[in-house]
Amino acid sequence: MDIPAYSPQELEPAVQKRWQEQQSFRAASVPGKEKFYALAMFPYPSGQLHMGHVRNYSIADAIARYQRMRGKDVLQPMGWDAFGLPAENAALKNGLAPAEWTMDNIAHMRGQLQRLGLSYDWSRELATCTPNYYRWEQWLFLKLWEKGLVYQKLSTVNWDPVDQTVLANEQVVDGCGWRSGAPVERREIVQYFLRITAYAEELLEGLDTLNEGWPEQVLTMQRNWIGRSEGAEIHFPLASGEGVIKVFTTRPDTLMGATYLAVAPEHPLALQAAEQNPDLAEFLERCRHGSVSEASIETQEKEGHPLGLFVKHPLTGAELPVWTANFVLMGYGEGAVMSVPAHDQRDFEFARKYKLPIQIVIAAESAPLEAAAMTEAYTGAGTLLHSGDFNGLDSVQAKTRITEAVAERGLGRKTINYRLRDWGISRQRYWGTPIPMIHCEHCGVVPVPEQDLPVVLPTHYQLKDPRSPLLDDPEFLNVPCPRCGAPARRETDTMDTFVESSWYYARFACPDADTMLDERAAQWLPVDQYVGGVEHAVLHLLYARFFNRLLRDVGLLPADAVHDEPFKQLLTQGMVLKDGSKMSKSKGNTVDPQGLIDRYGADTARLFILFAAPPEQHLEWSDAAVEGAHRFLNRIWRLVHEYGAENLLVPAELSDEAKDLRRAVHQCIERVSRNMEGRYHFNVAIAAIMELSNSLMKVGADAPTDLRAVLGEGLRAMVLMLSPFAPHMTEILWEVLGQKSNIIHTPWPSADPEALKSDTLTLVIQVNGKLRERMDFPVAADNKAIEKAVLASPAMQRHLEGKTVRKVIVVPGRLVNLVLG
RNA sequence: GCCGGGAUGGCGGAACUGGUAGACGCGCCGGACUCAAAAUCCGGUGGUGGUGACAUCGUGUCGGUUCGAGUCCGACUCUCGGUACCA
Repeated sequence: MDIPAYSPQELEPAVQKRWQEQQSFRAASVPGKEKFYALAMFPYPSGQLHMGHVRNYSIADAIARYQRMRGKDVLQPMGWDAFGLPAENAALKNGLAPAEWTMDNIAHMRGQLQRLGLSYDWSRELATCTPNYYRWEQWLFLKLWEKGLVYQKLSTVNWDPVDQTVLANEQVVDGCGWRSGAPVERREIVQYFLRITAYAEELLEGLDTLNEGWPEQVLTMQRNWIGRSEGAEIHFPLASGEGVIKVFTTRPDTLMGATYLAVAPEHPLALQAAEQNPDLAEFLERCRHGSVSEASIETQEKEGHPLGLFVKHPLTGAELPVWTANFVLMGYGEGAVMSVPAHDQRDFEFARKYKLPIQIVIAAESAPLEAAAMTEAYTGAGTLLHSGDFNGLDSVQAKTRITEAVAERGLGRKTINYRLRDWGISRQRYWGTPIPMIHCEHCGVVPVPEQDLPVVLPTHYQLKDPRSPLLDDPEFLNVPCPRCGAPARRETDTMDTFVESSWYYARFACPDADTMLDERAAQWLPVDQYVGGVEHAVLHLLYARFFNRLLRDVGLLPADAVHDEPFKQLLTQGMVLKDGSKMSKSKGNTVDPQGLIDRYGADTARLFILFAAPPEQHLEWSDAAVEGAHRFLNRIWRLVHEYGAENLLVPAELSDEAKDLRRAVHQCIERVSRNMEGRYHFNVAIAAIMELSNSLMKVGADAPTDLRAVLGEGLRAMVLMLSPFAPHMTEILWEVLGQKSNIIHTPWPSADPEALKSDTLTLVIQVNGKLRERMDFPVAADNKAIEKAVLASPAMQRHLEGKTVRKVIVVPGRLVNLVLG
C-alpha cells in the first residue's frame, strides 16, 4: 500500500492558503443563525509569540471551531494591545522608535499566529496604538469628563530622583529604581481618575449574574477586591480649634474601646503638625521612601509617631492622642483610622509597641479578658462592657445603637465603604493614548474640542532617556486655549494601557465604524466565550466590566440585561511553566514555539499543548511529550489512509465484536462532546480519541464487512472530533475518507443511544470498603437479586467465612459493599 | 501582610454529583522486524512481601465525618498568581 508521508511543513501552509482564498473564517452576521463570539485576550506585541500565547489561542480556537461545527455563526477576531512600557524600554536599549519596534513586532507575530492556523477573521484586526483606535478613547474621555465621571485629584507615585521619572511598581526593586538604583521617593501629583466607585454596587451585583459562566475563584476575587463593607463614619472633633478627623470603621460597637487615632503620613494634619515638630518631620520624611505598592506597605515594619495633637471621643469627650502610622493608606476611606487595640490585631501590636492604652469593651465567650495579659486582640463579637449605656448589648445591637448615638450628636452616620478605589488613569509616559486636555493659565484645564480629535501621538522621536519626549516637544506642547485663544499647553500625560484593553472586545464587532461603536456591537455582544490568563482575574476583567457599563451609559450599547456584562463565559487558563516556574527571559527557561512549529508543525504544537493539562491548570513544559503527540498524528494519518474511501454502510445486524466496537465509537463521541463544552477538558477529550484510535487500529484489512463498516464510521467520527485540535491534517484526511463536505462546517457527530446500550455490566464487590471481587450482572438485575447472587457466589465464600453480614450496600451500576464483622 | 489557586507513580495528567486510585500520553524494561540501527509494531510497568492466586501500604502533613474519602470538614506545610503604574 502506498501511503504518502505525513509532512506538516508542506501540508499546513497549503491548507492555510485554501482557508485564506475561501475566506473560511470571515464573520458576517447570518440572519436566523445563532451567533457565537469567541475571544482570546489579545497579546502585547513583545516581539515573539510565547508558549502562553500558543496555549491561549489553541484553547480559544478549539472552542471556536467546535461551535462552527455546531452550526453557530462564529466571530473570532485578533488584534494587538500595542501601547505599553516594554516598547519604551526597547527603544532605550536598541534605539528603535517605539512605534517602529511595535509595528515590526506586530508584523512578525501576525505571521506566527497565521502559521498556527487559528480560525480568525483577520479583516477585523486592530492595533490600539493607531489613532483610528485611540481617538475613540479620547472621545469617551471627553464624554465622561462632561458627566463628571473623570476628575482630577492628587495621588502618590514612585519618583526616581536620578532619572527624574515616575516609576511603575514593577520598576521598583527593593525600594530602589531599577535603572538608577537610587532609593525611590514618593511624590504627590495631580492625576485624572475614572469614577469606578460610582459603579461599585453595580459591578458587585453583576457578579451574581455570572455564576454560571465564570469560575467561582474569579468571582470571589472580584467581590473581595470591591470589598463592600457596612459600617460607620465617625467624626472625632479636634480638641483644640476647629475641625474633625473622619474615620471609617466596620466595628462601631468597639467605639468605646478606641484609645487613639492614626492618620496616613500624607494626611494634611500630619503635614501641618510636622511644621513645628522636627522629630515628626523626620519621621514623615522617612515614610516618603519606598514603593507605593500595597504589598510593600503592608509587609514593612509598622511604625508610627505622635502628632502631639488630640481629638475628643465623640461620645465620652475624653481626649485621645492622634498618631501617624506608615500603614494607614491615604487613598482608602478618609486616610485615618480609629484604633481599638483590644479588638483589632494590628492596633494591638501597634499599641504594645508604643505603650498605648488597651481598653477592653467586648467580652470574649471563653475566659474574661485582661488587658495586661492579652497576647493578641480579641476580634470576635460578644457582649459589651466598660461601655457605659451600651453595656450588656451584643455586638450586632451595639453597632446600630452606637452609630445612632453618634449620629444624634451630628458626629457620624451609618455608611457603606468600598475597598475599591477610583481608577487613576494618568501615566507620565510617552507610549500611550494622549489625554485630550489643555492647560490654560486663564481657564485652567480645558477639554480638547471634539472636532479636534484625535490628539495624535507623534511617533518620530529617538528616546534618549526615560523622560517622556512630549515634555520637550514644542510642536506638541504649544496650542491655543480652545476657550480663550491664549497660548496654552497640551497635557503630556497618557492613559493607562488598561483603558485600551477595556473596550477592544466591542470594537471588534465594528472595527471600521466611524463612531466609537455602531449597532453591530449590540448584535455580537456579549462575548460568548472569553479566554485568558488568571493573572487578569481582577484588574483587566473588572475594568472591562466597568467600561461596558460606561459604553452603555453614553448610549453606545443597549441598556438591557443581555448587554450588562461583556463576557458571558470566562475561561481562565493556567500558565506555561518550565522546571516549575514561569517561562521568562530573565530565568532563561523559555521554549520558543517557533522551533516547535518548524519541526513538528502547528497541529502537533496545538495538540500537545491541549493534551498536556486541562486549560485552567498550570502546564509543565516537556519536549518528550511533544514527540508523543506527533507520533499519534502520524498513526492517525496512516490509519485513515489504510482505510481510505471504503465507506461501507453500517448494517442493522451486527456481530458482538462489531457491536462492541460501535459502542466504543459512540461512547467516545459522548465523552469528547461532553468535554468540548462546560469544563473544556480537552486533555480528556484527546485521551478519549486516542483510546478510540487504539480500538480502531485493531481492526484488520481482512475483518468481516460489518466490522469494516463500523471502522469507517469510527474513523469519520474520529477525524471530525480531532479537527478542532489538528485542523490542517484533518482537512486532508476528511477528503481521504471520500467526504465531499467542507469539514469546517460539517456537523459535529452525535452519539447514538442505541449503540451505547449494553446487556451486562460489571459490579465491584467490596468487603468493608476494600475491593475484593468483580461480578457481571444483567443490566436489568435489581438490588435484591444482586445482593443474593453476591452472598451465594463461590468466590465470596472465603471472605464470608466466620463473619456476620452486618449490612449490604448496593450502589446501582457501580458496586456492592459488604460490611462484615 | 492581605485575597485567590495548586499539591495524585520516574514525569504530564485521569477519576461525572462521596463509590474500581493511576484512564491517556511520556519515560523505562522486555520482545518482534532488521546484517545492524532508526522508524514501526506487540507485551509489561505505583511501593513492599510472595513462585503464585493473593496480601498489604499508597493521592503534601496531622486530625475528623462516613459502610466507603484524592473528593467533605478542621488545623498546618510548601508552592504559584494578584495586590491598583508589567501586561
